[in-house]
Amino acid sequence: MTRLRTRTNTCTKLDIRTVAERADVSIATVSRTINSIPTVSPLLAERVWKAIRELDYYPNSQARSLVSGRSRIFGLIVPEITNPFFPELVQGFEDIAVENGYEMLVSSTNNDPGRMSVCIRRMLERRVEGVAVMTFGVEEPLLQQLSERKIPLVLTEFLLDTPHVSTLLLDYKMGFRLGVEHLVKLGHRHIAFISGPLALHSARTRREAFLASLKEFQLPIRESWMVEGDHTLEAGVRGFQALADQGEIPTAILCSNDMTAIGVLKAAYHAHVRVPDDLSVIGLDDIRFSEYTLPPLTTIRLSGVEIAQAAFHALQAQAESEKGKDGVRKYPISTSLVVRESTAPARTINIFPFPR
Amino acid sequence: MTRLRTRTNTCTKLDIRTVAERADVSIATVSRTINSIPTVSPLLAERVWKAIRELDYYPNSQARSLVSGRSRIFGLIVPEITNPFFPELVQGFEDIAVENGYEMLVSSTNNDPGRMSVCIRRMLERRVEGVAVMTFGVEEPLLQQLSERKIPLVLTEFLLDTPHVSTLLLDYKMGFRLGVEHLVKLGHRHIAFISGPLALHSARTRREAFLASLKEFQLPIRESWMVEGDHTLEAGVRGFQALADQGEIPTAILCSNDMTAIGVLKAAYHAHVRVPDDLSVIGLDDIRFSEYTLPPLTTIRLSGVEIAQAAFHALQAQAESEKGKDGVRKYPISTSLVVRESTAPARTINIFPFPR
DNA sequence: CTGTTAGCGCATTCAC
DNA sequence: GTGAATGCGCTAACAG
Repeated sequence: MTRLRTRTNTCTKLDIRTVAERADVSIATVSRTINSIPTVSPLLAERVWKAIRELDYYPNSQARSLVSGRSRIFGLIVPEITNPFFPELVQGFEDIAVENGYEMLVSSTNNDPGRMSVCIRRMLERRVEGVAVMTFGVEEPLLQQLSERKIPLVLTEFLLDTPHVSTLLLDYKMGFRLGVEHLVKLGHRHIAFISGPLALHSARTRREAFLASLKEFQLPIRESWMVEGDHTLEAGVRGFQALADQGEIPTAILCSNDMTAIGVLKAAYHAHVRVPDDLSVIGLDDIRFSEYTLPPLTTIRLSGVEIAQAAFHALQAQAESEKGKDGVRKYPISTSLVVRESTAPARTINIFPFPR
Repeated sequence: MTRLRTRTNTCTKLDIRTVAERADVSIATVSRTINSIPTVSPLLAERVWKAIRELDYYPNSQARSLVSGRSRIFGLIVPEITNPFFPELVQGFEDIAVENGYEMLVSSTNNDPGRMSVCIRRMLERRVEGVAVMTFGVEEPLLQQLSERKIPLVLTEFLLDTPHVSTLLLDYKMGFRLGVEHLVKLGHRHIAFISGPLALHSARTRREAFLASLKEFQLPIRESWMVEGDHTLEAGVRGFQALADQGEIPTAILCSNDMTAIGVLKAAYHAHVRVPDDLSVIGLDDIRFSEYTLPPLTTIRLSGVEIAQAAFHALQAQAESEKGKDGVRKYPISTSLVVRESTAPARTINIFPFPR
């Protein structure tokens, strides 16, 4: 490295002044160069970049934020990063944020209001310029704190109808419609549903979208086939058992998310119920693993990356909008059906045993 | 909320001065109160806290960082957050960091040096006080940038023998010893190994730990049973097939990580090789899913949370150590064996067919 | 086009 | 114990 020779051997701290001295310009010129202000003459700019390279200088983002009033940080709040749907979303958000010169501050709440509260404090202290709240069932009052301070927000599903709040419209309706239609075409008429925790707004929305599809295809709605879970694999296991305990049996089970569906797969296997021969199963999310379950899971796809990108764009539009319009918008997020091997034609007469 | 009434209705910006005015003290006193400096009188402190509460004030962490020279941010670099081993680690790190008043800056590199490079720039610009590099096979030269600036580092496995670098000692030796011993006790003598990409240091280390155990138990080492994978599920599938293509067959397969093992489970299923009756399989990591595979996976457990906590403590020890000792240490991370249902006694004579 | 200057919000000397 | 003053590293006015 030539750097070791060229760098001033005094171990003095490395700031914009050091660069200015070395390039023999003012600190303003260094600042302008770094920020690509076009009025800097190419000659000086080159000298500055050279000095920056030789010194291996990196501007202090805290100082920049402080004076510019812009932190260039977006917060991302997810319910739990250990839920396999979210890592992809987080990764997608990081990618697009960094690509656009923003930093990402992730935080997971585990659906615990207490954690949500400290989470919001962190966002506030770091002066984020916007927050994407992906926690499908959020505590509104806490969000008020953000909203009151005019911090751009982007939410999924329901909309806090306040300024500075954009919304991602996840098209569950379409998703479930595709799922139910797929089953109907396979001859299924008895479809059960394992929901998420109905305390969560998103879980209710999914459930309703399912019911709407049932109606659309004029299928029977039976309360006892609507079982409540909690979006975990275990819930799928329990849900299957609850269904198996009943007398009359559905030929297909639709689940509120993939983890639940995978639980159903597991429980069915142990009960010697063959999927898809005896029972069709559909999930929602399309997490990576769904491709590799036995059998591979047919599922309603919701792209974490797509959500992340829409969320980022929503935030950016608000953060960088000129005064006048606030950049608030609604962003439709599409769903699609991924047909794999957990669905098959319904048996004409549903008399298979459901041993426990 | 009484806040709306009590807050001065001017929409002026909310800073330490606002609080000082309202509490009728100097900004120095506010600062001291916030930082719990003991010399402030209880009376004033109470007034200050009251004002803070009423105004709903949060100190600007960028300003604090700038003046104090301490960002209270630790970086966390992981290879890919979509690898199911890491979300748990990230969550663990976030938990302990926040608990101790630090912020976490996560970033994933996808094992791409280019990304690693921007990743390091981000850490430098945000002036992190330390970086945990969990990317099992890291590019040393890039880390030099951190090391040169005396930024505390904590690495896994191999040690950059420079100052300011702590090391997590993952006890693969013990882990594989337990795994092999378990198989030996079940009567296995023909054990294959599917490694990670041998370009990665960690993959080599695991492979060597496996070989050492083989030697210890005086089991035959056969080159053709050491197949190279890449730590993905697909690698497990391919690895199984590579093994199946050979004439003589192992009775057990040990894998460099759980994803690989799960791939083996899948491939075996499709090849009508029964696990564990015909073939025993062991993984490494103990990701959540391993508990739910068919059959549930016996695996060598490596706790992401434990690693995260050790990494945090290493960083904290360095960041907060008094001048003199630099707080550098080595932290042993234990492994253990989780016996589930993918391992069983070896067939006395290994003649089962290995159809493709 | 470039340099000088004045803060950004806060912690931390110093006097009192 | 408390307050006034200084400056952290940088950007944005403003002059030139």
